[in-house]
Amino acid sequence: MGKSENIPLPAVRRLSLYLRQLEAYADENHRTISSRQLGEVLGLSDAQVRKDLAYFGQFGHPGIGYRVPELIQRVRRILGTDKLSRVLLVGAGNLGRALIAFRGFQKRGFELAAVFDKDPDKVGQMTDGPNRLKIWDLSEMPAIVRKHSIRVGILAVPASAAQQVAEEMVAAGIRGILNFAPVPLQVGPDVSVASVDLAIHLEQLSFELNSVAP
Amino acid sequence: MGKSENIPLPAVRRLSLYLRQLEAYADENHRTISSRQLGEVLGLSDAQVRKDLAYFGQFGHPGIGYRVPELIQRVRRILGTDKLSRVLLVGAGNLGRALIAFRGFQKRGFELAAVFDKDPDKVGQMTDGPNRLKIWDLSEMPAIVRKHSIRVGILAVPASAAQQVAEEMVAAGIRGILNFAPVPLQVGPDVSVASVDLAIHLEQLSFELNSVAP
DNA sequence: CTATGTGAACAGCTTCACAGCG
DNA sequence: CGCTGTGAAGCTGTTCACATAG
Repeated sequence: MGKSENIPLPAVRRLSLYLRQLEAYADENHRTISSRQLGEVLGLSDAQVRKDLAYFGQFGHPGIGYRVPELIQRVRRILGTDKLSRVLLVGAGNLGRALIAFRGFQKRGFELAAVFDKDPDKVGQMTDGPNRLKIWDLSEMPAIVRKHSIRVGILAVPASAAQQVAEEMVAAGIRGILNFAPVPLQVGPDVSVASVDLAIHLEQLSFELNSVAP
Repeated sequence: MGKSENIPLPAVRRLSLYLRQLEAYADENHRTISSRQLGEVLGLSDAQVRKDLAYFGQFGHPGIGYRVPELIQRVRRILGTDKLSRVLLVGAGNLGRALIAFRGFQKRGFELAAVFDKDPDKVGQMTDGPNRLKIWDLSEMPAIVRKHSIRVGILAVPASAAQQVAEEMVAAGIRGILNFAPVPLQVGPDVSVASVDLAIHLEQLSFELNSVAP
């Protein structure tokens, strides 16, 4: 593929929201859904929903709406999550261990396949919880990435180590990084980065509250 | 305050990034920084940085750039994080406990002041780690919110409970919710919600990788 | 009659380019 | 000179409104 020019980035982000909501409707055995219904629960206009979906193809049925299972399949295909993909995690600290225990990844097409840490005390240990995994040393990363064809990695190390670890991930063959460290990663143009900074979201809430009623 | 009309939302989001970066520069004892330097490390144009900051006031010094400590003060003021503000957490599961242990909040002006859970086995326990807090029953929330003047809460409960707990938070007086549950919260117009869905960020990376090289 | 898909109009955001200040 | 602040231009994304299909 490679025709993703022209598609607004916000539309791609909303696509994930649509999928999540569609899966919720599927769990409740809804057969079809209209752009209006889907938009309403997500706080979007019906036109927005239709336009977004139309960027990716003609999925709807005039007079009917969108068939839920069909649209789920199509959207998963577009996002590349129609087949389970393996992901690695670097950093077995508090956040890392919470991520290992998080069952939401599996449900959405991602399998945590390997965990790495720098700390020699942690290396060789098994993680606890239901999803038990051995913690590997960073030096093992290139071999494991190749062996399991892993393309995406989650970075959950302290800010001070993040840039260096990110470089090691890229060198090991990782092409997409989900970054939880509160620093901007400098990577080449062939690597994608998505960053989550927990404090920043609180700041945004703080700003919104201050803008309305001090 | 209330003049935040006219300011693009993306500019507000970047303001947090600027602050984070400015604090990093302050730690390295930089006195001043230009819009070009700041933009470069964040992957933005110099014009973007200047325009964004100018939405909020005239902070720069022509020929010099921005004085780092001064700009930090001003931006904190704008975001409402110049004074420590108390935040509560609902949900002492894996993610919740990782958030309690996370030291990044304090550094950025937020103090985790109270933890709540529904599970009677957890209620009354102390959380472990350095930041020990008692876990309260949800029924205590209104009193504690009032006592500590808490306005923002972090929601880290399972998806199935999220909407109901959110309503209890709002009823208790919470005006801003940082939502980690993968469901869209339906709240009144006087409540702000920021959502973080870990799986969605992985999906976006998956899409980007599939769009460039299958 | 219901609901999609879509060009056209509109709104919002970003970039440009330069006047003006230290 | 170097660098900010800012109108104006340019571009991207959203909403409107309607032709079209079931």
